[in-house]
Amino acid sequence: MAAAATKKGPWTEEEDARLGWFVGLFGERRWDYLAQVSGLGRSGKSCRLRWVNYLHPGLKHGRFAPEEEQLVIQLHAKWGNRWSQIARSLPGRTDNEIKNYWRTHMRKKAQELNLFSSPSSSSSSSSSPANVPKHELESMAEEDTSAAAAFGVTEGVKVYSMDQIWDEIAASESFCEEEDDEFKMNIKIDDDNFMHNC
DNA sequence: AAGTAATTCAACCGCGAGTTC
DNA sequence: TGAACTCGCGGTTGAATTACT
Repeated sequence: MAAAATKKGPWTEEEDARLGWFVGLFGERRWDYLAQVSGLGRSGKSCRLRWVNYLHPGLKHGRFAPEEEQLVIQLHAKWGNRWSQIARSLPGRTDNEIKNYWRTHMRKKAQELNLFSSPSSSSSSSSSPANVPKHELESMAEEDTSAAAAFGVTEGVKVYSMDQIWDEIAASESFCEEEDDEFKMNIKIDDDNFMHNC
């Protein structure tokens, strides 16, 4: 029994608009149901991801500010790859974004550190950085939580007021809080109306 | 200006935890 | 209480973009 194939790949503007519209109606839950009734042809998972990582109001896009970078370093040193947990401390940033950021920027920095640091000072016995394969360096970079210390960051350093952070989180979470389930179950959506309202 | 390599980032996948019935 | 369903997380991939030769 083949279910209708779910669409994959990049989202179009129309899909984004439609998703936003339906999330406004149903709230951020029941993604499978939302995916079905929206007629997007996407999986609920895909819809959720698109919303959370790209369409959610209040998301920041673009380069990380120095404060954000420092906070990521601090929190990664503290929590490791708990990206969602780290993301909660960075209003407007998603776990996916932070994860990507870490993999690119921090890996690069870690590589630089490995290259600049004296091989003899390393406790790893078998390889100097110059001889380490790229994938090895990457994993080293990923796991090297002590990199934070190398960047001159210590856990005690306060870069971003936590009050500020939580205030912003609270503000963004007040979005879309109230909705009427009965209404939602009975509502009949028609595409013309949707397009009109967009 | 063209070709190639490196980088970035959106999106997918698999799995485990939590929730509902 | 247990099965089914849903959600969220972390890891990974691949297309698009940018930088370099």
